[in-house]
Amino acid sequence: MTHSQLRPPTMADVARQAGVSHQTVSRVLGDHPNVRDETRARVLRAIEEMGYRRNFSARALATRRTRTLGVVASNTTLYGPASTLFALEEAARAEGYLVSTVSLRRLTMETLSEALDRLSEGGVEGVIAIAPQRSAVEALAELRHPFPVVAVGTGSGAEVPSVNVDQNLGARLATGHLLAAGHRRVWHLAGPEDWQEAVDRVDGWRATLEAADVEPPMLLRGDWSPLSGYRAGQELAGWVGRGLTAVFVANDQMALGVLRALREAGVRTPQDVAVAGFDDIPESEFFAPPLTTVRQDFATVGKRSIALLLDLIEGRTPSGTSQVSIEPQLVVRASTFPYLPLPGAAPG
Amino acid sequence: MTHSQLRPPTMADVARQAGVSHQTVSRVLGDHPNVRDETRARVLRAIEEMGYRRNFSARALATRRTRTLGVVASNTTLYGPASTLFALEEAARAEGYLVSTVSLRRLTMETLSEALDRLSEGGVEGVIAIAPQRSAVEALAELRHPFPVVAVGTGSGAEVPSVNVDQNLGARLATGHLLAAGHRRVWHLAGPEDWQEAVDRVDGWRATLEAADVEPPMLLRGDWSPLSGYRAGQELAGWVGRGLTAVFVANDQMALGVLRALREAGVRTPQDVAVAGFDDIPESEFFAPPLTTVRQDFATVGKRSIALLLDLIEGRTPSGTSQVSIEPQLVVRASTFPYLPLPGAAPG
DNA sequence: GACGTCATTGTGAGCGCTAACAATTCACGG
DNA sequence: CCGTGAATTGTTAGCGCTCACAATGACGTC
Repeated sequence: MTHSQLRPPTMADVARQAGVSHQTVSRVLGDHPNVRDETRARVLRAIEEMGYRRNFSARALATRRTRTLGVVASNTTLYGPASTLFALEEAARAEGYLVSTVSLRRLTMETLSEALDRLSEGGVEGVIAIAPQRSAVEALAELRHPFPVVAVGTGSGAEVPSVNVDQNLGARLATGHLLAAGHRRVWHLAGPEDWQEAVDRVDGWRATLEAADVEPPMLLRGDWSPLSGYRAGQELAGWVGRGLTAVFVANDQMALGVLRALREAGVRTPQDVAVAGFDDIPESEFFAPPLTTVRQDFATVGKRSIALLLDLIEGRTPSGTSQVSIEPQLVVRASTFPYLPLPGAAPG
Repeated sequence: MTHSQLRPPTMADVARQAGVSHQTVSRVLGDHPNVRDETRARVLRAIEEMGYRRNFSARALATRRTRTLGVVASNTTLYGPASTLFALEEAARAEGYLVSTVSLRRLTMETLSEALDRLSEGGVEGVIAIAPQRSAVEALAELRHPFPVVAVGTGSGAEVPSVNVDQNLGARLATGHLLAAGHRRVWHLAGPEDWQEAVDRVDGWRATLEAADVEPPMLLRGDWSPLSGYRAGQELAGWVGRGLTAVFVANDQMALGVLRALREAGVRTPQDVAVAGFDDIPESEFFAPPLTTVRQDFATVGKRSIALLLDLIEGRTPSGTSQVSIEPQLVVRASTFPYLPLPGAAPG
């Protein structure tokens, strides 16, 4: 056992043991310059001996700072949110902040409000809300909170400071790539209407087609899951031979379902139908066939979000004005091109 | 703007406004029974009007409780850790606790120690360490910390209280399933030696073969990534026709790589070689072919871990003794069986 | 040798809350 | 009409830290 049941030592205890005042102990801990080396050493020894650790709550009360940020997220087992969460925590840690997370199953006005309350009671100095559902954005703007909030994935229209990957651009990259490869039309399997990212991807897809003077074909909807992609894929298979040669799917998981459905229907990818996805999850390179997709730089999203939130906390930036946009990147693989095997190599 | 720059109101401010003492305000907030209804209403109105929120630090200082738990994890973008994290946070929230997470890139004695220090300075009352690497377990046992720690995924041998899915059983289920399907031998692509889960899965695989009087074939190693599975799959393809008909792969991501390599080598799954995985990631049902795998119940892992940690914090359980084990479950799909399409359905 | 200056250390007053106890009020029976 | 106990409210003392300021001592200067 390494933790004892006794009341932990206080700064005053350490001070007594070292023969100094509590304030000197505080100075040593705070790296204050004006402490004699000999004194500092004595204090450090006492700290070590007694296993002293500064009390977080007392410190926070006196300084009025908790150095803790909150994050509200949903669907955190998916690659995108999980990656964003990771990047946020890492960026916050680099700035000396701790992160408290609330992971919601569903993001609604009510759950969001509860989450913010909870984080507020937890003493956070600011919150990042990963809120891709459009309903959540409005909630954010209306809700009262005693700290700044930065939204991620809400799209850039809001009155709330936000950080976003340019989804429209991503969709244009994918759609444009398919057109450039010689496909006359590109179909689209979209995400739920309620998601801003889904809307932006539809817009980018449609804009690209219209710019090329192509009439957008029927729009299909899924719910991001592989199963919904599978179902849509079954429908798409029915259009092969009737003008369907290319599909832009709004995320990689649905694209996986589409690939399976096409395969089962005897449709070859990419020879009969080319498929592109969105997200570049780690698995997509190994799909059958490897998937062309759009990569989002979640690490940058995390860093920029934390930077913006800290600016807001320190009062360096007027809130409401700041919108950060990040460029995605097209990753071309076999699902839209003749087959390319990986360079072979001996097993590690 | 919903947050003001002014110093937020204190309990005393509210008390003054409501014409009561600060203690009465505290009673109202704490749902103390002995407050007259009329008084309570007056206080609540004042709270509402002033937008008052209890100060977390002051409360924590006075009660000596932060109601915050810490979690240390690594590889949090993978399905397993992400799911565990989600379950942990949800379970903690249900108990009225907030969760502070530290996500490490690599889990070593040093990074783990830093993470615990950080959480300690953050005032957590206890920590869950998702520490599947064996090196981390030793570190945990040695490190000093002023709060209880529960390990997850370390295997049940340790002196640290821990919660684990029975990996050995999972491996026996998968291997046994392949033997029962008529395969004479089952090969194994293992995870890194440094991971306890990888070790347990190897042991379960080997034990099953030996119990059936089969000599275990050569063991292959990967690093959990699809790419390492791909490389191993290329090697495995060379053994087709020389006794290889079934492979148990230590996780689904590597299995995905194996499937691709076999496909590229012209080896059919499951007709020529059956493949089983481990984890049941959401994608695995849509692999080519859909993957037989072992499902771990992360939600239960989360709940049991939090319950154990809270027991330790409240002093209800002697630490060091508690080992919780959770049973995994075999999920049979087409990769080890004749092809089974999903029931078709109209797109949603 | 008195005095100013700087480095070093100590003192006292909160930070905003809860817990323990004290005080007051009220209802009701004798 | 007073005593008694329960219900209700107030008072006081910390929780363990940091901040502002005061005090001390060493050192150099004129």
